[in-house]
Amino acid sequence: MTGSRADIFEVVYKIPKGKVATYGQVAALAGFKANEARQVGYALAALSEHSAIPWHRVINAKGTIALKGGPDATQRIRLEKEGVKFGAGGKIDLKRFGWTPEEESA
DNA sequence: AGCCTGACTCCTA
DNA sequence: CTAGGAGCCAGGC
Repeated sequence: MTGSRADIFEVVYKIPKGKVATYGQVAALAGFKANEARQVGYALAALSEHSAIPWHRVINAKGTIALKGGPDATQRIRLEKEGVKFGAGGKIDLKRFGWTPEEESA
């Protein structure tokens, strides 16, 4: 974790299916300090649609989808397909779907 | 080469 | 609940 975009992608790539992580969580794991989430958002925004990165598993600190794509947001659709449920207001229950790096920290 | 924009988060009022 | 400000990087024109 040198604190570069590449690290962000690796962390995101490690997020297991059916789970989600917040920008701040990913940023922290990637080795970021301040302005954490910003760079994560920019990095993901800059990656290609064909990327192997499960960027849709990355959401904001409020537990809601970051990208605004409307009711047909690709991010939300993909998450629902993976088993992630959205509550009222499109909020995800981080208590249930929040990714815990500890189980992957092996 | 420079300027503008954008998928965040936190704090305070 | 909403509104505003600070702090960072990369891509597109």
